[in-house]
Amino acid sequence: MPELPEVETVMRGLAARLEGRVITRALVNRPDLRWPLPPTLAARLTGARVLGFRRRAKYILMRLDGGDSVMIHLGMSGRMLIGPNRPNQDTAHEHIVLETDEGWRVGFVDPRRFGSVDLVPTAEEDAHRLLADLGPEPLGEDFTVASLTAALDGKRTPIKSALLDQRNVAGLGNIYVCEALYRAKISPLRSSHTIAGARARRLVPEIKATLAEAIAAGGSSLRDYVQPDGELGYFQHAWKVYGRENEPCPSCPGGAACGGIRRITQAGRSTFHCPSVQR
DNA sequence: CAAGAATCCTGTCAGC
DNA sequence: TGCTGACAGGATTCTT
Repeated sequence: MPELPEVETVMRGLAARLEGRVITRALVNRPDLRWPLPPTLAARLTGARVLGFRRRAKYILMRLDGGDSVMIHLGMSGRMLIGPNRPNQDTAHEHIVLETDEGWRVGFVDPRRFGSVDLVPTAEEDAHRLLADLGPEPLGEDFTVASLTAALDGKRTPIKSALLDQRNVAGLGNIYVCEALYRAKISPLRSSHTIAGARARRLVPEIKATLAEAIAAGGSSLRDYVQPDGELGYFQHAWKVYGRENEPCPSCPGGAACGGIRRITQAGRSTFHCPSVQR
């Protein structure tokens, strides 16, 4: 379930427990996830000290001493389990396990295996093929009305699809695109190039606010970002439209005026929207 | 080049 | 209950 806010929260949780620690043991339980895992991964992790973390789009970068970074993507079903160092009850999909010098254990669980893990020289993180073509960070100062307008210039693809394209803006997923478009009162069907102007001036702040609020909710709803069962970084959200097909639109008084929230399919993904509010 | 479809994989849930 | 099909928060690769 990870989009940018979840990835950010997971990263902060990992940082709280791993930063400055030495990885005393590393298990890599299969040769591949989405792509082959580096054959040297377990050896490279074992004995390494964790220097720090950062996030780029939905990727977590864990910096090790010795000059390498571990690049982690959670895919659709990736999760991190963190807890005292004892065996996990459900190990069927626990593909990677780390143990630290403080006696903690971190497991990467990913049933669908759409996630990925790779090694990259720290100095060349952003040149990695998976990062090289990413657009600006939506919460960064590089993501502006001007940058979004330029990215969408001349594009006739629906704005919903354009916002999911990581080259235009990096880190948005299906949920937050639906929510941000709703908050900005923009139809997901609208042609991208028509977003320029007033609509872009509404959309950019709503994207930033939607993400920032979700990150804040994640940080505040979890102690140390770890739930009692060891699950790291996920939290309940109050979506206004996502997953609310046929429910009343919160912005339409009485709900009856617009007939409720609709679900449509765009480029194979579900879009939730209110046709009355979003134009 | 742009846009949509197919694809990787497993789990869950609704409906019969 | 058991079966079936739809669907899932991603992103690359393949077609058109």
